[in-house]
Amino acid sequence: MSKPAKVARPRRARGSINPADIVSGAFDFFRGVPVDQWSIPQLATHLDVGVTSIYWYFRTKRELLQAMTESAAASFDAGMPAPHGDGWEELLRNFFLDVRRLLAADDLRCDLLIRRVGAVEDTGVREWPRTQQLFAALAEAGMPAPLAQHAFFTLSVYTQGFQLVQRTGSAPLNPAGPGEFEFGLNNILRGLRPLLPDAEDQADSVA
Amino acid sequence: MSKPAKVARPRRARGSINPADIVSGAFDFFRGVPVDQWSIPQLATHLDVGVTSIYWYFRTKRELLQAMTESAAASFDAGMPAPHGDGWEELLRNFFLDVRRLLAADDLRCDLLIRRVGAVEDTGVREWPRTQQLFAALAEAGMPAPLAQHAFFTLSVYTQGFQLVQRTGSAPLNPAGPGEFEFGLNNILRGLRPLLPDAEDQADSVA
DNA sequence: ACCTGAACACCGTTCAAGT
DNA sequence: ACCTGAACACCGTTCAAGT
Repeated sequence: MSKPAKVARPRRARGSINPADIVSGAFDFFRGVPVDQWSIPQLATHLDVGVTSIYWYFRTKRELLQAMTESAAASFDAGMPAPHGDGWEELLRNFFLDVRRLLAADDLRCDLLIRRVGAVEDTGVREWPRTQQLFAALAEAGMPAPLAQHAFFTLSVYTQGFQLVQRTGSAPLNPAGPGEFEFGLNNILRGLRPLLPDAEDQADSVA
Repeated sequence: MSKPAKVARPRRARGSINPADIVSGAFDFFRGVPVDQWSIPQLATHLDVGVTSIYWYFRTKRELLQAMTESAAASFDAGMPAPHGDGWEELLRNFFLDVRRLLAADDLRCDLLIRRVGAVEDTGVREWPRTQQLFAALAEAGMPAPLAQHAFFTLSVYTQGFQLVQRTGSAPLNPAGPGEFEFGLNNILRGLRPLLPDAEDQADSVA
């Protein structure tokens, strides 16, 4: 007993590990750990597989991070409810309250989707599946398509920025109090009102 | 000549390297390189110093990144002009057009200040030196202090979010066309108008 | 006090081989 | 076809020593 025996881990059966297991194990193991400390050998130990098995499915660390980002996007999309609310304003408010709730619920998801840790330039524009439905509902509520696109872009930029600031603590003022997100959301919606076609009585307040 | 002579680099004089040189050399050398490829030994070679010399001034890689972030913040602050414009609306518009211009001008600065590559949680809230002057000017223009704080927070979140999306390409729609930033900026300002004390004729349009 | 190369533990990735 | 430990080049950091 003077030398602890170095027991070789028994060899795993073929098919006992797969990309989905590796990605989900990575979420589990890397959660809360700064991205520069994510280690493939340590992940392999956590998963109880040889390092090389991970490299069989993901040829580089970057490929694994890419798969994690796609997984985070899929779970984000799965969590997004269909557009709901009466009129363009409620539709947009509810949509981005949902977006924010999903981003706030998971820091790791936020890091992968918003801060894009471990990837720039290559993933590019990502589609939000619920977007088509939202635009259809907005059109039905009387919002012209170009305005809907501007509004959507502005609100998504605001929401992502808010979550980023909350995540990194890089706010230029004291941290946002409760209701701060809603203030900005409502303010953007208020700014959109005079741009709607049926807002004639407020048209003169537009610069 | 069958064996290329490994000429030892001549020893540098004391005081020939300092933290400022290291940080500025790091900006030079790391620009355009993904953060996960930043290497201290390679930086040392670039600076023509021994690796250990860098570690004399920065005890860890993190400390060097922290110093780079502070340097980026200082150059950001130095580039920010004093608040300018007539009335609260122009003051805010000009301020955040300036912020955006400075962030857009330098991807590395944007990564350090907005995406916070290589640091979370520890740096915390950063002050923007021009902010005090802006708030003074807004007060003089008749904007109540609490409203000014909300407006500032909303606009800074929007501006950072816009720049982040531009940087990472994670926009949920086609990339923003020219004037897209201004649309959102003007929209937020438009939404603020009815909240000003002298906006009685529009008060009923506030929810 | 500051500068240095060699050394150490570890990481990403590949090799060469098991089954 | 998939799983494996050992090996390789490199990284962050420290050691022990020069001046």
